[in-house]
Amino acid sequence: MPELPEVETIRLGLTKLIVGKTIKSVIFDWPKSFPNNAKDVDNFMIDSTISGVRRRAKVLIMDLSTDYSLLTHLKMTGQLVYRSKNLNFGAGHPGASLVGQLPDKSTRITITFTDNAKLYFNDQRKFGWMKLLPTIEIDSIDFFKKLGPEPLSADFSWLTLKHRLSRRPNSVVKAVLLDQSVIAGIGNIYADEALWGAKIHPATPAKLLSDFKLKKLQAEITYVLKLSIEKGGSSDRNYINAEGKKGSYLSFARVFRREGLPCPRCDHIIMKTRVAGRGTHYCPHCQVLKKLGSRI
DNA sequence: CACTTGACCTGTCCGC
DNA sequence: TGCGGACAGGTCAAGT
Repeated sequence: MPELPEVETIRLGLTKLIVGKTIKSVIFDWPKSFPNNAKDVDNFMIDSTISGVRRRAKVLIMDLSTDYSLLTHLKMTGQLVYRSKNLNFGAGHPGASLVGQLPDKSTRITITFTDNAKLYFNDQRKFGWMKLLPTIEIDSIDFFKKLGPEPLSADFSWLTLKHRLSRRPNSVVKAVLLDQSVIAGIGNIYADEALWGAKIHPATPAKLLSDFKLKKLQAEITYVLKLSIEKGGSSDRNYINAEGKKGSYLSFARVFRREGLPCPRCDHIIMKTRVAGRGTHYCPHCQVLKKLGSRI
């Protein structure tokens, strides 16, 4: 599920909803979703106040007043949904969000605040996780140490992109964009969207990209990520924001999930294939695969 | 070493 | 209606 824009949308929502709230209790029962034990929770979560909500790559970081932080990776189907004390309407109610009454069968963790508002971590496929660890240690855990730069940071230029892609010159460009150690935060949706925007075939070896194409690609990465944040992210299946609402980016998508439809640029039919082990959407007319020995 | 493929899970959709 | 298989937005470990 969530890539950079979806996690950022949740971050923006949670910043308004839970910063300043104090945790009263935590319920969790699936160790892979939350490996910490009850003692950690008692010592570092209960009675702590949420001091801020940050994001790095696709990970959401809730900082606590105990100098511990609660990290969340939503992987494919994770959701973080907030409910105030009086807003837990079931489906069908005028105030209902897209998930009904919570908790439900995919709820892995429930955090209750002192005002009886709740934050639910739902995750159908159980790939996602929450972890509690000292704030000061975040940057030294393996996952964070390996991460590449944030594509929306002010100093992420096309030269940065060129430099990062040169770490995996022989891989196809889509695989490299999905590699979080090269660039942090891009996933399957925005890789396809940015490659379409730059008119690059997803299976092009990274080293064949000209400086002209790299400039285009960097501009397109920035464009699709920013546009998606503006639209509240992409709701392909499971994604909802902290208030339980869908994002609308997919109504603006040019190729993702549009196989069989005309390319908005040239009217040729958009194809879906498999590149780097992932479902991949592209226009065979304006994203032409160049062979080794040529530069595009 | 660089790169690709399967595994982790559950749910849904599609063809027979 | 039931059943098997493919597929789903991410990341590792284990392969080649």
